[in-house]
Order: sequence, then structure tokens, then C-alpha cells
Amino acid sequence: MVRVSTSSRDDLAESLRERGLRVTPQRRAILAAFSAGENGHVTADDVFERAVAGLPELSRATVYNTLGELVRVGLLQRVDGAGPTLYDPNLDRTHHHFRCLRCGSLSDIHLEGEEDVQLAESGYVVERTRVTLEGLCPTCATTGDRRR
Amino acid sequence: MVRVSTSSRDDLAESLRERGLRVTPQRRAILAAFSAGENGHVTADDVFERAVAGLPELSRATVYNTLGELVRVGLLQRVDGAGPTLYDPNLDRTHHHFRCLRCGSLSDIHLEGEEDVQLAESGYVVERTRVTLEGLCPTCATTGDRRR
DNA sequence: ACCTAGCTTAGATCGCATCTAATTTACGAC
DNA sequence: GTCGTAAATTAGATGCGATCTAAGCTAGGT
Ligand SMILES: [Mn+2]
Ligand SMILES: [Mn+2]
Ligand SMILES: [Zn+2]
Ligand SMILES: [Zn+2]
Repeated sequence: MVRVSTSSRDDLAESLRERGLRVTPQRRAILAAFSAGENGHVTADDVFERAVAGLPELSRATVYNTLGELVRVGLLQRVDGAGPTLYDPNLDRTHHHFRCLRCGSLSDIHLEGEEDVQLAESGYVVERTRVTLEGLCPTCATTGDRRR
Repeated sequence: MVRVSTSSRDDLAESLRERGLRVTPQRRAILAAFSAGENGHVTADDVFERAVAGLPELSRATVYNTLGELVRVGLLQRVDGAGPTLYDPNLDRTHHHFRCLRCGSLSDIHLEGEEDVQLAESGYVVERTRVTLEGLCPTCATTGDRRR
């Protein structure tokens, strides 16, 4: 029988505590909704559905509150656009997004040669750069070109 | 007295007609809301407020319907993000946006050296690239650094 | 002048998100 | 272990931006 040095459960708890947040069953369940494999990019409602399965008394308000806190302390990033806000556990600032105009899917992408892009105007303090490409995802590009 | 070759009113009407849209008083008023100087980047409600001033019976549904048509035929672009959708009469694809994290303002920006940016993944059909920088606008950068 | 597809309208309805105010709980101090 | 309290949770109300409905109006072709 293998003894794991640190359980992932304790990791989650620790990452909350070290940021001054209390550890609650609700927060464990919400964080677990992201660890559950998947691609990332989930709506608040996705999170609620997954988390409420193991915690039936969970409230949507708690999901919104907690997602807000997790973004605030830097454990998640928000991805805004048309439609509901998506929450992304991938904090890698070199990854960007592709939004499919036909099926609406959002995928992670990487860019080549973007390091040197810089703002022509002055006076701005740039904290982050988001690049979003739009068009047809690989699936939709090969399944006919009708736009949704 | 100078005689202008084509009045801007007729220009607007023509740009509608040549795209197969009927010309109505409502659509004139809605388009006029963009011609009225300004920086661009207005919400549907901004447009409603400006247009209803000269056309009191105007309905919000018409504003939403018309803005949707104008985007569909390529006379406006949508700019989505946190908060209400903004409509932008500036269709220049080399202009991008800066979103201020303190005051929420959206400004036009231009980038240097973005031509060679390309997608590392394959199979995607890229129709357009949007770059959004986030941080502090010139005003907020010099008025203290509190985040809103 | 007439016809009709296209357009407009008030108000209902929707989806996502936030707020409220009462209750429960995590966790540091003892 | 007990206690006190700030933090967190809850159900439901509320808000806001946007879309839908279905009845009436009109631009523009014939
Ligand atoms: Mn991502
Ligand atoms: Mn713009
Ligand atoms: Zn697709
Ligand atoms: Zn600002």
C-alpha cells in the first residue's frame, strides 16, 4: 500500500490557508470541480453542478462568492466575452484563447512571435495582454462552414 | 456658402440601402448616435438615450435589433468583455483595445510588431485577431494606484 | 394606389450575476 | 476542550443587459 507524501486534498486546503482564506467543505468541493481532469474553462454553473453533486445543500451564491475569491487571490483567471464568464485554472500568461464563431467553444492556444508586441501609445501601465483569435475550430472547419 | 457633394444623411441612407436594409427614422437616429463626434465604444443604452432624444417613441428592442443588423452587415463591430457589450464604429482591424482595471474605460490602441504573430496549433481557421491590454489608463496611472 | 416583407413596439421573459439579511461555522485564543 | 467572533454560507429576492412575443405599422417595389 502506497502512502502519498501529501494528499491533493491537503494541497488544496493549504493553498487556501496560505492566502488567508478559510477551508470549508464548500470550497473543497468547488476546487475539486477544477481538479476533475477536464480542459478548464468552466462556467459558474458548471462548477455548481459538479460541486452540488457531492454537497447537496450548496448554494449558487457560495459558488459565485468563492470563484470571486479564487480569482482575487490568483488561483483562477476569468475569461470574459460573449456569454457567461468562464473560469480558467490555467494561469500560464503565455497561453491565449481561440473562440469558435460556429460552435462557441473556447480553446487554449499558443502564439509564436508575440514577445515583441508593444503599445504605440504612451502613458498606459500594462498589466497583462490577452490575445483572442476568432474563427473556426478544427472540428467546425471540417464539418461545413455554416456560421451559427 | 459651400455645397457639400453628398450630405452625411444621404450617406447613411445609402450605406443601409446598398446592404439590403430599409431606411427608417429609427435607423437614421441610431446611426446618428455614432456620427455625433465621440470616441466610439458605446453601449446599447447609450445609443438608446441619444436616439430617443430626437425620437421619443423609440423602443429599446429596435435599438438592439438595429445594432445587431449593423454588426451583421459590417457597419459596426461588437466589443465584448466584462459589462455590457460595446459597439464600435471603428472597423480598422489594426486597432486594438486597452481596458482600464481601475475606471473600466476602453480606449483604442495600436501595436507595434504584431504582424508576425501566428498560431502554434494547426487546424484552426483564423478570421480575426483581437488584442486586449489590461492595466491602468493614463489618467488612472497618475491619480493613485488603488484598484476599483 | 396597393401589397407585403420588413420593421417597430410595449411589455413579458430570459440568463447570468449580485445582493440581503438571517444563520452557521472555522479557527485562534484561552 | 470551550468560547468568541469574524468569516462564510444560505434561500430567496433583486438587478441588469439582452432577447422574445405577437400585434400593428411602413418603406419601397409594382
Ligand atoms: Mn485557458
Ligand atoms: Mn475601438
Ligand atoms: Zn467550433
Ligand atoms: Zn482608468
